[in-house]
Amino acid sequence: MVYKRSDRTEERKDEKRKLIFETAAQIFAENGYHQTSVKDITEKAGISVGTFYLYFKNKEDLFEKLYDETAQMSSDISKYAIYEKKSETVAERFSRAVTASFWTFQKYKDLARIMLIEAVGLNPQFEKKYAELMQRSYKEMEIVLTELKKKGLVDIPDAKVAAVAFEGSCMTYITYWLRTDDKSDLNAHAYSLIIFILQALKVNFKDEDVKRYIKDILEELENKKDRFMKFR
Amino acid sequence: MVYKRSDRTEERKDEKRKLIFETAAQIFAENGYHQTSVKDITEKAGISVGTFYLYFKNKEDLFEKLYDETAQMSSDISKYAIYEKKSETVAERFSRAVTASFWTFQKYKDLARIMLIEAVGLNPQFEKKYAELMQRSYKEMEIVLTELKKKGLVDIPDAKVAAVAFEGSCMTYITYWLRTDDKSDLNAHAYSLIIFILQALKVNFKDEDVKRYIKDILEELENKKDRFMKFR
Amino acid sequence: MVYKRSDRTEERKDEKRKLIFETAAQIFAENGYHQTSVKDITEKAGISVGTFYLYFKNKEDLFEKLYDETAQMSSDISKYAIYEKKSETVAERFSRAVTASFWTFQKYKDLARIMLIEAVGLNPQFEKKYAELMQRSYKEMEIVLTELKKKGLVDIPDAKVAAVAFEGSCMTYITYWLRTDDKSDLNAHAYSLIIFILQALKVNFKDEDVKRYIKDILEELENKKDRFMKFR
Amino acid sequence: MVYKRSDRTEERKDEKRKLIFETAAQIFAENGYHQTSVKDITEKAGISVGTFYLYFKNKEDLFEKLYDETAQMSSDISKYAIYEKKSETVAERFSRAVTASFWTFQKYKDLARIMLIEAVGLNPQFEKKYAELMQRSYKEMEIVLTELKKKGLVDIPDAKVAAVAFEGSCMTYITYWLRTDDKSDLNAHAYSLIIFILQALKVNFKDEDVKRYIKDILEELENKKDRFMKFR
DNA sequence: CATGAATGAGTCTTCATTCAT
DNA sequence: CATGAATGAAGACTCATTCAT
Repeated sequence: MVYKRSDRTEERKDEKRKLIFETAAQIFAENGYHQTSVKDITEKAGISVGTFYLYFKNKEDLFEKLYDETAQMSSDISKYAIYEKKSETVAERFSRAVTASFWTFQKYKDLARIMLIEAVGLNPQFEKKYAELMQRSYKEMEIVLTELKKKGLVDIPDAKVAAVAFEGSCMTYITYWLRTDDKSDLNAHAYSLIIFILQALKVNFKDEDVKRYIKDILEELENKKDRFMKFR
Repeated sequence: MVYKRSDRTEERKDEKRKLIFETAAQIFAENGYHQTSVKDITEKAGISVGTFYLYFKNKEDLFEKLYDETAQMSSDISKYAIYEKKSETVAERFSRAVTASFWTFQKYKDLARIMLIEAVGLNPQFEKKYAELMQRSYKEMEIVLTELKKKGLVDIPDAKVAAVAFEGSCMTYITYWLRTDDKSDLNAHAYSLIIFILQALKVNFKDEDVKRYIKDILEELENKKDRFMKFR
Repeated sequence: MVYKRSDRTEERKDEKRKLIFETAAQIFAENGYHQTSVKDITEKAGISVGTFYLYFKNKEDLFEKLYDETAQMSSDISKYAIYEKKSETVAERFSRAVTASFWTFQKYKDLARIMLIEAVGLNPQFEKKYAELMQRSYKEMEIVLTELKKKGLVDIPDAKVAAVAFEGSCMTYITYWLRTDDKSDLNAHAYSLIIFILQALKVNFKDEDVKRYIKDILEELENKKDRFMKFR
Repeated sequence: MVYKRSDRTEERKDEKRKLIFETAAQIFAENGYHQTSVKDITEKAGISVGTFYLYFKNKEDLFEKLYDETAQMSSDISKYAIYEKKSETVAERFSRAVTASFWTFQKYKDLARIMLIEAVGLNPQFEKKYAELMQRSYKEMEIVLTELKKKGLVDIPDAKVAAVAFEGSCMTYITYWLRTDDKSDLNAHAYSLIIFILQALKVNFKDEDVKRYIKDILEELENKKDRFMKFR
């Protein structure tokens, strides 16, 4: 009996946290971090300011948690795309990875803005965190590329440069795509970008294979949606 | 007599404007736009708040002017690199363009941060301006790539996607480079990135040519420094 | 439980609003609108600046509300004096009206200053509002005088001119009276002014009646004080 | 020779002073004292701020001088109207005085605003000066009325009250008139107001005489314009 | 005499955060 | 747990006045 109540309480707590999370994500995406006041969030969420501070240490803490969770989610999806199914070719591996990014940010447009725009010049403290995350992501890619280079599966003069350029072209294009085109035609956009990247890395691939890889991973992700969606 | 005085006065005004500009650039770069108060700028510049408002309408106006002038300068240098010397090969053209970007942002590290980081999520009004500038830059590149594709000099499925990915990989890498490595070894970094891009576009090139292109444009820019450096 | 708290809270809010109102009225009266800073008001009221902006949009908003409420109160009292008791003679009607003005501004000396002095040349926006209120008041008096002129109860060449001159002599004298004499001897002052006006309008009257009219309305107003006093 | 130059210099000084005076009068009238900056005045006058402070101690000093000179001019005209020609009747005396006020403020609409609107709630120091001037003016009128009352030429219970009410009705009406009607039909307006006042004071008069008095003094003033117009 | 760039105290206003209820 | 009134530090901006040229 006691347990039950506690559980329900826990549940409620989680619900409110989620509510704040999602509301904040939306407002941050609409107006930007600095143009969003705590009151804006609480009013839209239908709670009091006091309650806000019951769930988050402060405004920055909320943003950080939002960022972390988004990053985690994005990373999870990415990991799934790359590791869940042993890719048969390098082209498949990268096709799945890039397409997964498209899918993620399309599904969570608000969060894309938070990850790729708001987080960028927030403040020196957060900057560091952001930079570290980027570093880590570049590093991971660098390791992969170094490995593949050794095996002769990619041909690039510098794995680090290629890693950053890879991620940069991806993120920049997705940002651009979300800003203009209304998330339509994901397939076509992903395809063109993947070709750009595969060519850049001098990976062997066949066009029709790439198209199939994209189709496959998109289907998989749609089916396993619930597994990744922590909120919203 | 009156003329002389007026001239000297005008000169001093220009100098002060420059002083504010450079001071602001530095502090914005260090602490970020929102973490920088007008007082921070004036104190570091050794002037009074009143004087600040004599030269700029407000803080945002200063930032916008800083951004515009940086963008202009960057664009000038880029144009020089591409058009001043009729490039003999596509590889030369892109090598010169990319290297010029490296050179510019290395010379004006503060401003690079302002252009590439601070400007990103500033506020809805500026956001629009920033987006438009990006659009324009992508569009220009798209036109170039479309042309070259017709001539069979590049091989990409979609000129627009390639254009954005090109610029994205460039800017992301330069940002990364400036954040970590202290602008050393520009040559090596530029080289690797150029290869990445030339491969992505399937442009024909020879390694040693690329290296020469880089060396040449860097030399030219160093010689013509004064022509581009509006401030600092 | 929630209700009670909410009620008490509402009550306290009203009290605080009143507190700011009254404090502001006093300081505006003492030092003038432009010489009064928001800090002056909050310090004297013993609240923080933030609290001020919780109750009023800004300094001008406070002034405007103060003005409006004062105008309303003054108008209410005036209406009471004129319409509550069907006056038997024109002399009685005007005696009651003029005396009511004296009584009002004597009771709310601070607000009199705000209505008659501070509001005058405040700023173009408020100027318009002020002018409109005056216009309306003149217009009302003009209608009354036109009516009475038709009935042969007043004798004046131009009802509009008489209306403005009537109000002007009243307000000017009350202002003068408040500035010098410390609100003593209201009866005598009101009497002399009423005679001036009744003569100007060529209204028939008997001295002793006028004296009685004044006495009566003053008594009535003192008894019904609570009905009119919105604050202070 | 030295004299001549000095004279010319003096003349120039006076001219510039006048220029500032007139420009200020106009801007104060348009936008109000507090909404007018020293820069506004100097820019419109085509001089530098420095020059402004060469001729006036500060902004308030300018206003005060403007006020004083206006008051002096108004007083001069008033005195001329009353004393230059020995009035044959009380009605003539007051007709001339009131009409002169109309004429003055019509001629100097800017200054009317400064005298009657801007001066009112300026600041505690000026307030005192303004009050004193009013007192003096009321006092003078009171003396006149007391005299006439003794002689049985006016019939009022209290000379002081009548004096203030007299001035108040006059000034209020002129203010109203200037605000609405574009100074047209001075004759008709003056006539109605004079009747109001003469009736209030129970002065004997004939309508056609009053009309003649008005006509006469207006003619005289137009002819002697140059004698009174210190500026503008 | 004239200039106008420079000054900086003074104001308004916002908003993240706290805490009594 | 929830509330939202209260806080006050912090920041943007203005403008009367000065003074070196």
